[in-house]
Amino acid sequence: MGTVAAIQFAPPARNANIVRAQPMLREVSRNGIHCSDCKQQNMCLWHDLGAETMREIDRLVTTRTRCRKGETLYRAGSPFAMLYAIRSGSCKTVMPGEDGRDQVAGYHMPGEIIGCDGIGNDSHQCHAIALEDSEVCALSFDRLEQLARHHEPFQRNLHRLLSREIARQHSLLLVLGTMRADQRLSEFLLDLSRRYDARGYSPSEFVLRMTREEIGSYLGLKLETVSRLLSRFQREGLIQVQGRTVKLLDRAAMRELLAQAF
Amino acid sequence: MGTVAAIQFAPPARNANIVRAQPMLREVSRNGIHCSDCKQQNMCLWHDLGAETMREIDRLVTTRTRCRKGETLYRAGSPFAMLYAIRSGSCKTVMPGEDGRDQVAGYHMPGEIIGCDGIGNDSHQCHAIALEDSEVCALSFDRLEQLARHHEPFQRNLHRLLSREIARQHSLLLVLGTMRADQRLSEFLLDLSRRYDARGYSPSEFVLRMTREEIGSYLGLKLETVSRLLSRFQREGLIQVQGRTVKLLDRAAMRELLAQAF
DNA sequence: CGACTAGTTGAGGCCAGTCAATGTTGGTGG
DNA sequence: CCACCAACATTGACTGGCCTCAACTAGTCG
Repeated sequence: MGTVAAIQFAPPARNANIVRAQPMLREVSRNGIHCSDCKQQNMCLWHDLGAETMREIDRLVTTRTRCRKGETLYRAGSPFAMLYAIRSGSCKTVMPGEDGRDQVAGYHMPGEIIGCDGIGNDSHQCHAIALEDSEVCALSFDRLEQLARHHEPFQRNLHRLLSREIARQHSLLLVLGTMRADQRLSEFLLDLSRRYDARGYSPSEFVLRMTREEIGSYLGLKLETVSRLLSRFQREGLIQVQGRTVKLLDRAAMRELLAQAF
Repeated sequence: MGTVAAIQFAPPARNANIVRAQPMLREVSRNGIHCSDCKQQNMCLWHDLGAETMREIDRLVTTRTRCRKGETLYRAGSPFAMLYAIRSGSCKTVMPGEDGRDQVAGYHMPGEIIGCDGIGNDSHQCHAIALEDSEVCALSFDRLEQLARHHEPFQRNLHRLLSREIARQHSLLLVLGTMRADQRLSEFLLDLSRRYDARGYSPSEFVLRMTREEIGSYLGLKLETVSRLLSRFQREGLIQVQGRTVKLLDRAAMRELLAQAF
């Protein structure tokens, strides 16, 4: 991760989520997310680039906007021109279906880059909506392409970004296509845990930024089912829930749950 | 679509599927798939490129292989180096889950390009397996990237290809996350219909290249459910099934089915 | 012809959805 | 500060769609 201010992701805000107990171990993450942590994620667009390139990237960031909870970053159907890097906060992407059959397609955290689905038809396919007050950097895709033509490692990073989005969705398809409700929810919580962990937050205790209904939409379940399962997980000692605060008490058992046959 | 032999896709084989009744109308498609037909598809990697570029692309196609039904094109975990353009035949991609929880992630027809999920981690995430005897062109991804650096329109096409794969999966997620079994199957058949249509085959009568179990895997259903629904659709006059041959008798009604609330 | 795979159909069970009542939380204004 | 409201969440009773298990049929290939 470079040192150019525009690209650094905001350090975890004190109140934004539950910060890991031992801050010493994670001090490096405070200045910007450690790229070595995020092999599975999309944040490595700037991975392994020289300082000169980073300066060029700096110029790419045309606008850095704040957006309030509930605000729309972009809408399905709106013309595509930018990718958006989340600097702080979080957002959801929502795939609109006919007659209100909408579905949450993803939850996105600082360091992740969204909007890739719009390249194909020059218009966005999803809505992107902030789940909390957030900061977002808009990156001109034309200029990203221009940079990619001149800078081979960056080109590779850009392709990785797109490819990992494909891979992420493959995994999600597997979840929706083959797992029971409890397995889906367990997978979801473990996924959040990993991603918070990679950002220097506690992997075992965090605040859900979305409603039960939104979780359900993402997992192909109804909100009542999500609620019931959270209660059941608590009864079984797997987690502890208090509103949107979740503590994962037995991640090993949660992982075991996933291994069960259908 | 250019005229370079290596890139031309094979004309519909007489016995491969049911050819449209009026061949005259579709004669253009015989020499290579018409790019204007395939806005929704991934086959436009060569769209709108000059003859010179096409010659360069010709050199990219390092191997053109035949592969027999059931043969593996690439395996999950195997090192990534190539994208594969299907020239004739068809194949499935299979996402392997823990303990045999595999799922079909996609069915792929002539003109489509697969393997994009491997870029992100330099290793394939899925298996690709031929559903029938097929011809496949392997494209060195390094050289595609090289070409993309020198040729802006091609770069854009490459990015579109990747983005459309993301968009395709978004749609599939919507299907798996929000639709009933009958709606999923109807959507599946209509999707095949559209894609056969774009290739100059009949949109209303075609041969399924996959088993009921594979259809079920793709749609998150069990093979018995698929079988029962095909029977029901036939009873209701929506389709006519005979083994793997399907006739869509009332596509309007099938589309209406999708509009129903959950 | 037998072995095997693919497909169909039926009976019954269970998981998750539906409907409905109630509880909790957080923001707003008096 | 509290009352109020709306949005969010929990829980229960019931329903139904899809899965499971199982028997049987139809092709296919050696």
